[in-house]
Amino acid sequence: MAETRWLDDDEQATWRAYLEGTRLLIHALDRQLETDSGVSFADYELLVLLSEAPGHRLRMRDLADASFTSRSGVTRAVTRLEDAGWVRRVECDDDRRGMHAELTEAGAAKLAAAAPGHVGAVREHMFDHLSQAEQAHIREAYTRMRAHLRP
Amino acid sequence: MAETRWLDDDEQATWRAYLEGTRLLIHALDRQLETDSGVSFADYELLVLLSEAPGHRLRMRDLADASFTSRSGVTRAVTRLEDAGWVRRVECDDDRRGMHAELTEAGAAKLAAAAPGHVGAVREHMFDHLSQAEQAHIREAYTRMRAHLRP
DNA sequence: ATGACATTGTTGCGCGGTCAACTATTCCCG
DNA sequence: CGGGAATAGTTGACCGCGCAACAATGTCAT
Repeated sequence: MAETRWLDDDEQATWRAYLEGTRLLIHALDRQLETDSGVSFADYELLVLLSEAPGHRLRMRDLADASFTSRSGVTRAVTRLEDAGWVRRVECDDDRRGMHAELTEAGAAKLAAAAPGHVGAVREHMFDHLSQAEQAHIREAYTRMRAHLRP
Repeated sequence: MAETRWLDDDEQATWRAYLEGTRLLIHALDRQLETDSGVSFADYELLVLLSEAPGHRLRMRDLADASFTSRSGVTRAVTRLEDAGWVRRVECDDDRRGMHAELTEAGAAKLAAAAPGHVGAVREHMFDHLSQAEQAHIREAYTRMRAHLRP
């Protein structure tokens, strides 16, 4: 068993700042969306994914993959969004097992109403604190990490 | 109402890479700890906080603040860790409302056993993909973000 | 064509988390 | 001092999520 290479002070500081900053950031974004628009961050992201998909619809499995959550999670989330009137289920005609989640007009309107506040919060809490160089480094580093973790 | 400044392409890419990379990273760390040591990432972090505290003990509220979770969450987590034998509750002598959570010897041993694998995973999934410059930029940026979000 | 195997979406179950309410205690100011 | 306000920790109700099991459907080699 190889000797453990512990984190040095700089690495420790990086790790803590990143973890804690991220936790605070996500929490702040969640609260902003919840109080200003009555949507959770998770649900908001599902609406975004649907809005970007061709035909404003996505297979359940694709929605699960794209949102980095489990299929059961998507099933329940879509049920929730369906009850809210923002999404409807549409049967898949080329695969009788399949289901599409499709953004409704109300869902699109909800998203349009919520987006400015959300983007404002993302700027206020993140991008306003990043120099161009920092942003570029973060983009490149996390793109690499993401590729490593999901090849 | 001011015009919304939407994210440009680079900002979009940064935001997505960061969010998705972070999700994958946390998930990977959680799985590593769970399968190799039978501890969740959240519980592991509580043990770390206690191990770093003077006397290996912390007031419940301080533990809640330091772990960025709610007090009820800490109450339940400590109960869980207590049942596992890794933590014990100790009454506070200068504040009869107060409670300390204190790391037991078994808890310290558990932590010592789990730490190398965890640090290895943090290196493998994060620091191994970061240049010195990137690490420094991330440290500075997130330190600033954290300070802004929790003054 | 057919039978083994894979995939899709849903569900029951349990876990872990927050919020609000509660009790006990401490703080603070008149 | 005394009494209202703040604080500490716990608990109950509830919610969202993942895992494993499931039925339904699709895929593919033979």
